[in-house]
Amino acid sequence: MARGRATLKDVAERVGVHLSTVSRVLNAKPGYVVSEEVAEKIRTAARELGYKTNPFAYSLRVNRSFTIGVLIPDLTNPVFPPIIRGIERTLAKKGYIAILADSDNDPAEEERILERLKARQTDGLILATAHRADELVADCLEEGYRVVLINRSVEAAGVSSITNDDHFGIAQAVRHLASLGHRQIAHVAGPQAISTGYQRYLAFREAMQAEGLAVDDNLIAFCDAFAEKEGRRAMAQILARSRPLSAVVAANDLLALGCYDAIEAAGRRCPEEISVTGYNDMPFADKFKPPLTTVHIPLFEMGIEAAEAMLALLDTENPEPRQVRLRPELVVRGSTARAPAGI
Amino acid sequence: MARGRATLKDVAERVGVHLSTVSRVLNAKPGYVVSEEVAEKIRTAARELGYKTNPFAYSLRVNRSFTIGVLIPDLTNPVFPPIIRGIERTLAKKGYIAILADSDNDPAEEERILERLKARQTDGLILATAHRADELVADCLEEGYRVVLINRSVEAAGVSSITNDDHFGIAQAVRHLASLGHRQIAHVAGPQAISTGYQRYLAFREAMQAEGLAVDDNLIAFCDAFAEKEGRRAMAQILARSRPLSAVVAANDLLALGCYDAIEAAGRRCPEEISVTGYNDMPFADKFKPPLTTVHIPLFEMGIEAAEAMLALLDTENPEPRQVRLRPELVVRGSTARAPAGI
DNA sequence: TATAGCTACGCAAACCTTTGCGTAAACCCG
DNA sequence: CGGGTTTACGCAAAGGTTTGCGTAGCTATA
Repeated sequence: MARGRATLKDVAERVGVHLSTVSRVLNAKPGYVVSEEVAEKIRTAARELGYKTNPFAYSLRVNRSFTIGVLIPDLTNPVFPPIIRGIERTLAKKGYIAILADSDNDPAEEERILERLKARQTDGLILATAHRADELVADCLEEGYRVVLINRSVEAAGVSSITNDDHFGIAQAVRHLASLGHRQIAHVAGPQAISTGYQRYLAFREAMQAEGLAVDDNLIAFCDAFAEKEGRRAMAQILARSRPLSAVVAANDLLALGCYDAIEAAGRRCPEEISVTGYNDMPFADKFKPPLTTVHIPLFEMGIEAAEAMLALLDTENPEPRQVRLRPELVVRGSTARAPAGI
Repeated sequence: MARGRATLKDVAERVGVHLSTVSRVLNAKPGYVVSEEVAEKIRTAARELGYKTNPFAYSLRVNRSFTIGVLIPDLTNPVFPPIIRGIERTLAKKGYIAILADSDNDPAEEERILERLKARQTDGLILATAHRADELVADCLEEGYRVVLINRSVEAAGVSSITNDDHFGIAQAVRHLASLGHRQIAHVAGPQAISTGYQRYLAFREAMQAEGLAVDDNLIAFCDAFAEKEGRRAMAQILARSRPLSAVVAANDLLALGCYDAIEAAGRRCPEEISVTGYNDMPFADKFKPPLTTVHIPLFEMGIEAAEAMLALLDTENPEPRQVRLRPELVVRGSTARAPAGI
């Protein structure tokens, strides 16, 4: 509420000057001078009256909201909270705030949310929802919005993005499994319409070859979403094909969790019979049963980077897209073990 | 950006009427009539020009931001994302948006954030950070802000709050343990400055008596925060006292996770030697090692209720505080087992 | 002593909307 | 046909800020 907040006019009247003078004193722009005597009077009056600049009037005047829309595909995925925290913190340092929205992986909802955010005159958009060929992103760019993509990227160039090196990460996972003696390695792939799902799939094939291992398409299944349920379905599908396998690399942690379920449901054991790797190192990954071997990516830092990229975009008139790719790192836990003999 | 958006004036000029007429047509208030002919022309012109009402000017005029501040103590606690999702969804239906802020359990930061939110003229505040005697909350109320508390409540009356029945929930947990033959039950209590921590502690004592069990103060330890680390510390402390015990009820899931660690570090086993219960049924509680027996509370629904309570407050001039207490439910999983014999 | 140049501040427009009030024209009724 | 009511719309203020421009008084220079 804060009804009846003091305005520039109020403090101007109190001091006996014009409100424009008050404005300039309080904003202290170069090129405009006012006697220190008057300035001091104005400052104390402002303090006494508890003057706070009215954000509506200010925004109306400068045509900026100092608000950034943050669009997340699934807030309940523990990967995102650290990212969001990073975003929010660094945005706050510059006087910006984050408006959070969660599309729940629904493209239609996503579009509605974007409409709302645009209607609100957000100064920029941080999107974690991008598809590889995302028209929504293209539209935003075309309309002149500042956009930075996080985690996922789009194929079209010219967008700022903060991602991790999927190829490097997957290669580490595969190498780890190979070094444990695994030769029949399955892949529970993410949605191919999303950059991470696609790149990790490509990376899996490459890494297998690099290790001199054959990739068997029967040991690959694709998921429609990065969700536990899909991971379970895909893993069950692979298991049902009755090919020998001793390990599976899942395209992310949620899928890996689904793999756990499917493996247990099939009466197999992880890691004794089947090793599992995830991706993201989401919070609590170390608490699972078994603790998940996964590829760690610096979530909090990604949030910071995204916010900084956004602030950079906001600063300049003709924004240069900035692409940051962070290095992931394998963290070995209990879901991977030596390949069982005789497989 | 959206530079050069069409304004009321633009569409007025296009049609050849005054902009006030356009405003009334587009807003369609009763008590003001305009011929259907003109109205139709205005509507199509508005559509063609892509008119969207300027939120800054609108807010300035009506002195409302249609923005609700949501303050969370720890975003990385998986309890909150479902709550936030519930809040955001139901707020969106009425044209409100949520500004999310995360205090990271830091009271000073909390104060800073509240300052920022107030400066932004948020129409209301949903707080998940309340302490039992919270001056910040009292201040907000006094300043006329609409406030609804979620999860935690304050001792002072007159605040809207959405909570769960801590006594009922804890009683269920204790009864469950008692029915499994446990008699020496420990309690890893939450911060006593927070309603949930305090009430669950009280509830624990009551429930023990109700089951005819003695409560041994040596089997109780207090945590300074609802964090895994604290849970580990507290549980280790209890274990170090070398009293016989076969179960522990933790004041929330994160603390329970800490108990897991301490139990393992002490070379004991859960649930074979020591049963553990949590509280909240946070996402992935069923994936832990072992799957956590805990008290489920309807997180998503709490978010919805909180948002609805806020919308109700916003509607009326003299807001009647609404207090909702949701019923929790024990969900039994793998972290509780029959008490070992001979203890 | 003019003139130019500062200094220190005021004036008013602009941003865009909502809304109370005013006012023509059209209508109704007796 | 004259008076009053209704219909349909315009006018302008108000909300609070920023900012280009104007200006009165003073000082320094020629």
